[in-house]
Amino acid sequence: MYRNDWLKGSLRTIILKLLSERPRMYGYEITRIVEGRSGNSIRITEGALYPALHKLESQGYLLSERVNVGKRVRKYYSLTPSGQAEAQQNTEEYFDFVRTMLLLLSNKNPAAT
Amino acid sequence: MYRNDWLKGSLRTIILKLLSERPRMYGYEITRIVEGRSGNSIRITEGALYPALHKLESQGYLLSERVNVGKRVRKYYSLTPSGQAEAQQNTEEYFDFVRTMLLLLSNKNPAAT
DNA sequence: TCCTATACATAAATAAATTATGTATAATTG
DNA sequence: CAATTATACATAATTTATTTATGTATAGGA
Repeated sequence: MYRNDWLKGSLRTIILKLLSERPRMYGYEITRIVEGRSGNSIRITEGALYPALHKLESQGYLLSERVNVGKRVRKYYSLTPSGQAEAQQNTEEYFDFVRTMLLLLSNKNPAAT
Repeated sequence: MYRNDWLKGSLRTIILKLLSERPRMYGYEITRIVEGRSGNSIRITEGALYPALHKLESQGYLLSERVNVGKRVRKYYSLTPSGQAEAQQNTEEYFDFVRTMLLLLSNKNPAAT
């Protein structure tokens, strides 16, 4: 688990990217996938996840559908066309940001400013 | 310029890493270096920078020294031994975090969870 | 002379997270 | 079979790092 707050601001990016890989996902599923792929080093809290999903939906990037599973209800989310475009652009931009950060933090030669 | 909030939480990391490369730096200098190395894509605002520096100092990671330059005053910061250890560990952990994020966001095969 | 750059600082507002709490069903384990 | 853990949603209160705005002051260039 990363103590630090590096994850802040990237939850939106994670949600959009994961949804771009599959036709639909539900909240709890997202937390499982993230934990799995990150080897438990990234854990999304519910208090962050659900408001983030609601916001993306209210902004028109996601749409939701309630599905009964036994006596429980799952809320599946999928990307709208606008969400698909945003997901793709956002992911690319994130990679670009990471490249920049690595450049910034990898400089071994201070003389090069 | 990255609109998004990916930078949130990494200002501390940036400060510690840059200071680990040089014996000392002052605040304004840090903003210049970051802009330079990032090709103007990362810009640190003063309202974030100075409180961050003060906090790191209050936590014992930095120490400061005021230096007169003409009639103006620069406040140079340097890493304490504890700050050096923290800088090194923090930077390594950040790289690890980035690796994890890239893994998480690079998956092309949803079946692999 | 005026604008921009340098150089610090802080206060108010914003926004995204954490923490805590709540509800309820399903499955597992002792 | 009882108790715990997992599944599955949600929201309210709090925290905290940021942005935005404001302030002060010197230096340099157009």
